[in-house]
Amino acid sequence: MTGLVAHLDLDAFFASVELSRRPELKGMPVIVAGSGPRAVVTTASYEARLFGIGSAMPAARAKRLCPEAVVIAPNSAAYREVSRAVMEIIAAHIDRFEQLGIDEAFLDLEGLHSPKAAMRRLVAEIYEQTSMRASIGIGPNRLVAKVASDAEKPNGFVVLTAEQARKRFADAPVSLVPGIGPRTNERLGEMAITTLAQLRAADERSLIERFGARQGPALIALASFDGSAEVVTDREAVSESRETTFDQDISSGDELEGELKRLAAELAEALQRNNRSGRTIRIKVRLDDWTTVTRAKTISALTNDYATIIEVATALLREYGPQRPVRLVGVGVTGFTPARERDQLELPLELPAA
DNA sequence: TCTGGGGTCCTATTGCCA
DNA sequence: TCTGTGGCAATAGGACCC
Repeated sequence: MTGLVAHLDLDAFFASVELSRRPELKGMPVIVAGSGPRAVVTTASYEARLFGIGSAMPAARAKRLCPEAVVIAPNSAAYREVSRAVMEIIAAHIDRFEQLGIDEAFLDLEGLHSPKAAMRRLVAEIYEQTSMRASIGIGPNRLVAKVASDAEKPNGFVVLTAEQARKRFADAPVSLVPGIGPRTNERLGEMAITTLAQLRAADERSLIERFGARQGPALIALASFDGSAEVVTDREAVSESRETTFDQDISSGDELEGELKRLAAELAEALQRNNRSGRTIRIKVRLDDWTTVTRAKTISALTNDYATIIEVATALLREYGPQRPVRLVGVGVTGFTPARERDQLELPLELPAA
């Protein structure tokens, strides 16, 4: 039952790709961010992080913290290309791995003769071939591996047992572990639980009372670095969507529907290109006060057709009828593989009779 | 000082149906 | 026929991740 998992994380990925394309920027604070008034930082180079700049920070604030920072607009095609190259290198070394997002992966190290040496070789080859630095964490499960890869980045290489992780991060804030975000952090704080050691020792009944029968015990498991070692290969997407935040909030219904059309066209095109279709069409509207509303409708047949998507999406938007200025509108399709059909697909293939 | 875009997963609620 | 119950699908919201 005991597994061995590595988590590989590319360091400051977007910024690193930009630096590899423009070596003259090496050593300078670089941030990758859009240009609009509401743009946020997607990645900051480590030089920029010294100024207190981090991901998800409004770009305007980042510029104020470090006026001399070089701001580069995101170039997602380039990031996808480098990501693909890195994943190919991983695939050449490791049979079973699971890509998460664009810049990280879990690797199943079970049964490897010399897992640490194998990971050293892997990061060396990734650097040689793509000039991307990667941080590696190795542990008995995904949780330990993930926290370990984060512990000494950039260019980190950390191997921990669950017990070592518990000791090392005993006094760390609960938000260190993935799965405890700002909201849970705050609610735990209200119970005077701020460190992982405190969370691990917390009274389970109080946590259940506060967080429910599932999440309560799950929080203690997180703080105990207790988790799954399963690496899921061949993950299939379950939804695809497009959304925009307006530079200025919009009140006109016509303008809103115009943007919805543009997004739906882009979405339909992408769905068709990826050969995906779904039964549930969903819209998302964020108002000026940041309340977010979603509306969805499930239709009888799978679709990736523009006319169908925009018809349903427009009807949902009109039905909702936002009563305040709108800052974001989005449209998505989910339900790619209905349970019934998936069950059928999972049946063993029947070979034609010989 | 206000908070992007693209996702995944979980939970609660509701309505339908056997 | 009435009432209860359990399962399931659809829906809405929200937390979280990179």
